[in-house]
Amino acid sequence: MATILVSALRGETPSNILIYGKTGTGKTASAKFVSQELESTSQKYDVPCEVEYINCEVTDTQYRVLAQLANTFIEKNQQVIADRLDRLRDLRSAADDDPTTLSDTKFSTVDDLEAQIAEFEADAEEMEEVPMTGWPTDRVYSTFFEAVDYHERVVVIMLDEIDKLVEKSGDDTLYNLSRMNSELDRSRISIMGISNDLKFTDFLDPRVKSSLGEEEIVFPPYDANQLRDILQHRADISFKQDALTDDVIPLCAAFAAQEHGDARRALDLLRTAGELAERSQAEIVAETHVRKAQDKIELDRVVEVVRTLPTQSKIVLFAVILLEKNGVHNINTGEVFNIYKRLCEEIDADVLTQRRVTDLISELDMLGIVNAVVVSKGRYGRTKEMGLSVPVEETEAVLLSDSRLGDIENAQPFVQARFDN
DNA sequence: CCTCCACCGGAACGTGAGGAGT
DNA sequence: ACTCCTCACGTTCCGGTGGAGG
Repeated sequence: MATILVSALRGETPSNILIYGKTGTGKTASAKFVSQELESTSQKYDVPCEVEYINCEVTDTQYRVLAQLANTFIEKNQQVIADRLDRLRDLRSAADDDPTTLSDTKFSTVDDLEAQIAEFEADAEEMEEVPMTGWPTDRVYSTFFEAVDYHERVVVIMLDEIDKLVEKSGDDTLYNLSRMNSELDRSRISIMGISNDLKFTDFLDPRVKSSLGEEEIVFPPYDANQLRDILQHRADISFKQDALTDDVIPLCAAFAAQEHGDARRALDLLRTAGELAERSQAEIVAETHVRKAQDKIELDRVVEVVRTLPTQSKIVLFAVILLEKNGVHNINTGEVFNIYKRLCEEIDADVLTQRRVTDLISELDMLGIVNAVVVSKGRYGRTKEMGLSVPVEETEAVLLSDSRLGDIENAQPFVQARFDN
């Protein structure tokens, strides 16, 4: 990355870079580090070079990306102008005292100086911040354009999670940005895209694809050994000596390596294990704490997923839980749908069709909350058989904490009714 | 070997919310 | 304030199907 970006220090345009890699492989961290180095080095050698970081998961439309860029550059320009004005005004007052001071500068007369000051003041006046909404996109675009081109510099735009941007608002933004260079007079722009998805360029316009992917860097997932090194390094800083038993770090590394080498996950695991050990007032962190941490993280994930489920999905899931609690195994769609209908009537919710409910069940399956298999029972039809793949009690508690499902006091009668029928 | 259950899952369409453009 | 467009969520309709039991 650094070898590609150094050309910025020579005032050339660096190639556009695309960085691929799964979550937790250090893409963002590396990119941010390199850009920091780049900016500080450029300051040392007095080469105007700036890096702008944008997280496209947060800023996910063309308008917002452009507006954010435009505004940061406008702000920077105003800073630059303010600095220049300060210096000129100092010069001005010095010239009033002693007109000869001007002879060292490019201004031959006080009038020249004043003209320059007036010009800068006009520039500052002209720069208008882009509002959060309301402008046509092309106006935002040209504002950004002028802001960047206000003085000479090399700009690296870092688009994190670029795949999200393309997914949500198409490749227009990238297309516009990538062809800006041909129209800029003073400045140069280079784009650095960071993507989780290796295949996201498939959806791009071929022109964008080729200009954006001038250089491609792939971050492979960490293997267990590398994870161990990372963990060891952090553990040395954050834990007292001998606070960890020998198998803690290898175990964390192994768990995380199974989850496609996510370093963030590995560090979470180690931290959670430490917290659990602390809470149970253990002297040292042992293997059991890591296993508990693994369970806890998994449970937290499930709780979060279940909590944010749409109401209809929650009702369906609740139906599955009721059946499961009554010792029904190999629950099939028909049973779920019957209970679901009763639940809906009880809490006064819309009743969806069975067709839709099967889709909801499939979604729950994809989320790993239930697991459903299509089986044929010969004469007795063909259906999805499913079972819960998360802890019953905890999940039920999460569901009942929903304001709409909380009304269901004692739901046993629903399942009983099924057997009576 | 055939039948027929009880649902699966694709296709086309309807609807309302929210964003973009004017 | 308006239209147009997209998108998620649902519905209706319906052809498809694995295999127990006749």
